Amino acid sequence: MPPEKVTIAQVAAEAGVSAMTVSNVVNGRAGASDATRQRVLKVVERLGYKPNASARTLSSGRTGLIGIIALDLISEYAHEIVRGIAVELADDERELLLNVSIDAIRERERVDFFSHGLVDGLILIAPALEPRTVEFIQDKGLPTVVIDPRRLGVGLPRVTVDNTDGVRQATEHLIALGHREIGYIKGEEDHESTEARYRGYVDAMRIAGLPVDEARVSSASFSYASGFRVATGLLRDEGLTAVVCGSDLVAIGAMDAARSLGRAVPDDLSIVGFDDLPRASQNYPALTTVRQPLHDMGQAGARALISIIEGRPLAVDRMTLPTTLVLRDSTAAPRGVA
Amino acid sequence: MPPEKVTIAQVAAEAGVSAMTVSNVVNGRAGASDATRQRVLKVVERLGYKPNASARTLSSGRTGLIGIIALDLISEYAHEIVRGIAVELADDERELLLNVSIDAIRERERVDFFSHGLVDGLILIAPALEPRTVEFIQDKGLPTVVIDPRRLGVGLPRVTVDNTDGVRQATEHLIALGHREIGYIKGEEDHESTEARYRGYVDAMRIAGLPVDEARVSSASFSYASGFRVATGLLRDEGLTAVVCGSDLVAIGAMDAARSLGRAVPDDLSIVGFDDLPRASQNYPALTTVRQPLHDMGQAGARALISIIEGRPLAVDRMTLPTTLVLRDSTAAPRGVA
DNA sequence: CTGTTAGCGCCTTCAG
DNA sequence: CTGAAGGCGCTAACAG
Repeated sequence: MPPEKVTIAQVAAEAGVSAMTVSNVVNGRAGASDATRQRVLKVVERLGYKPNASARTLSSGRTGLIGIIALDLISEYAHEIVRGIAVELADDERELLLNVSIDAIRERERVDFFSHGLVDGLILIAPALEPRTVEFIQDKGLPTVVIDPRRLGVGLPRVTVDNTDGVRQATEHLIALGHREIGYIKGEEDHESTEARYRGYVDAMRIAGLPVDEARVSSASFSYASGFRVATGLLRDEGLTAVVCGSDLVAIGAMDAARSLGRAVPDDLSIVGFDDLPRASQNYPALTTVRQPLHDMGQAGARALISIIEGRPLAVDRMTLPTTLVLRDSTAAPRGVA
Repeated sequence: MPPEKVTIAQVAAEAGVSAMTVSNVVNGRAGASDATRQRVLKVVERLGYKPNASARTLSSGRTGLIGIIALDLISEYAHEIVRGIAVELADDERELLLNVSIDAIRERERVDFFSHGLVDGLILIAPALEPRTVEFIQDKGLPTVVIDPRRLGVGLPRVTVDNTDGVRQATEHLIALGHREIGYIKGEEDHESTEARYRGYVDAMRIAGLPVDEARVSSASFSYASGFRVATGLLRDEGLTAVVCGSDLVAIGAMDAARSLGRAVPDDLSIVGFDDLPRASQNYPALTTVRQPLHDMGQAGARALISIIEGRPLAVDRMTLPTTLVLRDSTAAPRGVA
């Protein structure tokens, strides 16, 4: 069977109406009597007519599509955010498109790709956002919302979370358990959130009157392997009874490092993560961590984007969502403390 | 700055040539002197001209886009396959689009979405492929390749792996270690691969002259939680010294179940998975598992799809890739055996 | 409530 | 090697 292409003209001819009427019916607009509507719909059904996406876009100027770009597209982190976006956009008759690229770096190209009539708007998840890219988006006038950007202060509407407060809660939890010798493993250096989280640690230590010892602070990337490596170094300090980590993957890596050094978690060492990925609760032992409301972040971003696309001004263009500490099994009182 | 739209006409005017010439230059076709080419390219650069995707598609009939649909879009499993696809398509000047949907079920709708001029071809990852969907694709004449479909025997080119052989290797490995009391946890029932894998277990047991005891065979879905639950039941049988699982997530769930029942892995119980997701090697203890060549599966599928799109007939339309056993730390000789 | 006219931006003819 | 005319399929805008 040859690829059947059903055009609006065919439907119009069969139904004995004009193409315009078919268009109105198909798009659920006013302007068609019930009788006509029924007749048209019947023909549409019989012929299996669906409007051609390109033609529709070309003439209407809107695509009904939202593009999503994420650095590590298919991480659990991005996954949860994307689900939030999808939920919010579901009733808006919009479809989502993720752009996939082997090369995680070329953010600019990926924005470019989406910007030539493919989508009505863009959501960037944890983007690097070099100034040129921001400028490009602004010049194009492409509706865009940014979720958890590496740099703050970019001139685009953004959604972030209260990183500092989350880590402060985590650190205070350890202090309340009786820990005094608490280390910290930062996430990727080139991230504003990394600094914000670290500030939470410093704040909590200061408030408790505990010293912040630079020798007990290290930097990792956001990966398991990096967490393992960095923790292996940090744990040469046998006085440490707890470590706060800048991400769950780092925490899980650190946990395995501790184990390989013969230190049991949480008995010999308490560990806290950040993110609350699905893996955190499935880990052994289940990870105490700071939850980012990933789903809500996606929803908030999507809602803002729709507003922009529809020309409604944004009440606030900098949304900060709260973080919460989730207690599980990777933290306990240090040895010798009830 | 207002959204600047640069059309081919503007470029043509600025460069003092016809739109046709600009089109030829931009698309790298013959038919433009070097001088003209240079002049045009300079204007293109200065004005930041990029052809409008819809207009181009409407007139040329091709989009340069490949659509990907996966049931659980953002699993590690799909991730690896997608990366393979991306690698293969990179030099073909094609972009990938993933369709995202909150509702994992509506495969048909998602195919529909892509089929109206949005993409040149489709890759389905682990699709359910109900007959209607296959029929629709065939009627449309939409180039499509299927990777690891739930049902075999669909009339579309497909890529699968040798499931039976993988599990046979895994089971033989356990037998070689000295295990005799080996249980099996299947993956999702509604999957041909689930049965194929189970056959590998049965084959290996039979070859070794060991009985297959139905009471030692259970079914889970492909998730961690399901693996945990099912294993908890299966392990009431204290005679079991090893369990083969139909997927890595199930194996990881089973491992935690064993631990919560006070059985150490691998000392009291050996566990083998299937997939070799990134998590398998990061797990504690690292998971012995059967590797699916996910990356190669993606590449093979993409290569086949390009052939179809370009009108070259496929040499084979049923590709089966090999699986290999990866030995790690979750398997060991049973207690009492050197 | 329905039909007509025009054009979205590009590419495929066919001439020159 | 370059230009001019036409149309891809649909929808705005205006008639009737």
